[in-house]
Amino acid sequence: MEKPELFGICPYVTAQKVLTGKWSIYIMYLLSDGPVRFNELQRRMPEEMTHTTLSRQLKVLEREGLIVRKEYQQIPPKVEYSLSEIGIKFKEVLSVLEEWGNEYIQYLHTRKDI
Amino acid sequence: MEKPELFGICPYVTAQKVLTGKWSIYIMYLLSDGPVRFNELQRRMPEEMTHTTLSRQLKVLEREGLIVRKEYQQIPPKVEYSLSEIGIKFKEVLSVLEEWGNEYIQYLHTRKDI
DNA sequence: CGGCATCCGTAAGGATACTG
DNA sequence: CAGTATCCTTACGGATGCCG
Repeated sequence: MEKPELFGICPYVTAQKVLTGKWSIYIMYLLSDGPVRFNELQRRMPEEMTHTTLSRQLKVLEREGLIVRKEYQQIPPKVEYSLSEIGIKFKEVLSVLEEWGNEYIQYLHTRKDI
Repeated sequence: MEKPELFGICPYVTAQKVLTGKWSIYIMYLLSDGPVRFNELQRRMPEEMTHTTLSRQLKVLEREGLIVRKEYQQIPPKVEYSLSEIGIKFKEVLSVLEEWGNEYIQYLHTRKDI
C-alpha cells in the first residue's frame, strides 16, 4: 500500500523540504538581522554566485513564505528582503544550528581520515 | 577576488551541506531513540524508497560521522544504525526543528493561495 | 538595480538486477 | 537480511544575455 504524503503533516518532512535548497539556511541567516537589499545579499553570500541563482533561491523562499520581498517604486530600483513572521521564528532553529555546526566543525578537526 | 572556502569554518555553510541530503533529517530522527536495523529503517521512512537509495543515504551520513554502522557477524546478516556522538548532539537541532516545523504547518493552513 | 528567459552540465535520486 | 553495481532520469544550480 502507498504511504501517505507527509508534507504539511510531519514536521521533519516539511522542514526538510524547506531546507534542501543549497543556500536557504545561509540566506535566512543573512536576513536575521533585518532587511537586506538584493545586491548586498549577493555580496555577502559565502560563495560567488550569479544573481540569477540568488534570484531563484529568493523566489523559492518567498513562495514558501519564509521571506518577504519589498519593492520600492523608484529609479534606480530598490528591493529589500526580510524575514516573514514564520521566518522570524526560524531564527531559533538558526541559533541551535549554529551551535551544533560549530561543534561539528570541532569534531571534524579530531578526525584523522578523509 | 575569490571567496574563501567556508565549509569547516562557517557553522551555517557546514550545517547546510550536511542537511542537503533528501532524507538526512528524517533518518536522524528515526535513529534518535536508539539503534534501528536496515529494513526496519526502510519501513519507517515517510516515502516508499528502494533499499539502494536508503543505503546510499546511510553511507553518506556515516562518512560524515553522524551515524554509526554496526554489523553483527551472523547469518542472516544484521546491521544496526545509530547516532554517533556528534549525531546525538544533533538531537537538539531536531527538537527545535520539530517545533518550528509544526508552526510552519500551522502557517501553511492559514494561506489561501497555492 | 534587480530582475527574467533560456540553455546547459552535473550530481543526486530512483529502478532493476545480482550477491554473500 | 543487507547490501553493491549499473543504468537511467530528473531537478537543480550555474552561465549568459536581455530588459524595465
